[in-house]
Amino acid sequence: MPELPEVEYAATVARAASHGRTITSVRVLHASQRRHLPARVARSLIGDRVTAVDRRGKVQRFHLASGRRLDVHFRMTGDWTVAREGDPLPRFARAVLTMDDGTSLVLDDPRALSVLTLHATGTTPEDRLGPEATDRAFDARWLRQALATRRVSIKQALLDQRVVAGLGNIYAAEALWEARIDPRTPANRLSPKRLQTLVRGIRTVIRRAVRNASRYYGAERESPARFKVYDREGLPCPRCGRPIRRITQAGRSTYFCAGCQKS
DNA sequence: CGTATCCTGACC
DNA sequence: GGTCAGGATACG
Repeated sequence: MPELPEVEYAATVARAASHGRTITSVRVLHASQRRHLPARVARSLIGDRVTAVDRRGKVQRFHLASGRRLDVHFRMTGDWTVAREGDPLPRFARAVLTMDDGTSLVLDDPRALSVLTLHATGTTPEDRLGPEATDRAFDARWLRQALATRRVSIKQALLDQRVVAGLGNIYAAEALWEARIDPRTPANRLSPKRLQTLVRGIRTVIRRAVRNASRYYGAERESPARFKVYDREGLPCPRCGRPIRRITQAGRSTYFCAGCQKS
């Protein structure tokens, strides 16, 4: 599920389960996660206390009393399950962080592509991330300079986390639809005015999705809102009625309306 | 720049 | 049995 809105909500789940608590056990169940967080490193988390949990882009960050930081990136299919003592683990449990009150934060990830990394005190690497989509620093002026030298399509550029942090395949497509911009447009060929529209489009879809995520996350039913273009190939554009098209850009699906999204 | 790669499941 | 999947990086 994870793009910025889903990760934002996941971070609140993680915070509720771990903030102020001391870690009493860490289990890394899948070799894929063990590569990034070897058993001996995982063990070193025991006895450390979680002082804060926040999010930057799609990364959830557990700040620890020791000064270290545990970063969790869900990639494609990661999610948290909160388990009480004695609860059975979910089918795709990949890692388990147990707190001193007996509650466990379980990384539930069918594809096992999630990445856990522990950064030692003082060695936390610079985030190679652009501004948050909801940050004031993310504006048309920033976009203009960030895209000035990029000849890739605007859709591809928006997936680059250095341009804007947290935007993924779904909301990049949705934002371009909001802004009426053809996803194939070269990134450096958008006028300042259209960049301004794009900034607004990104903020709109992210805000809407954050609200949606907190309301429906974990519910059995899918959000009723759904998407305007994503995963709607052949269905009518909600704005102009022309059928939504699907193309491939940089190996990933892009959905858009050729009727009302212009280059 | 495109493509492969990490994994596993769902779906045709 | 092949294709695709909401991410990111490494490689040619």
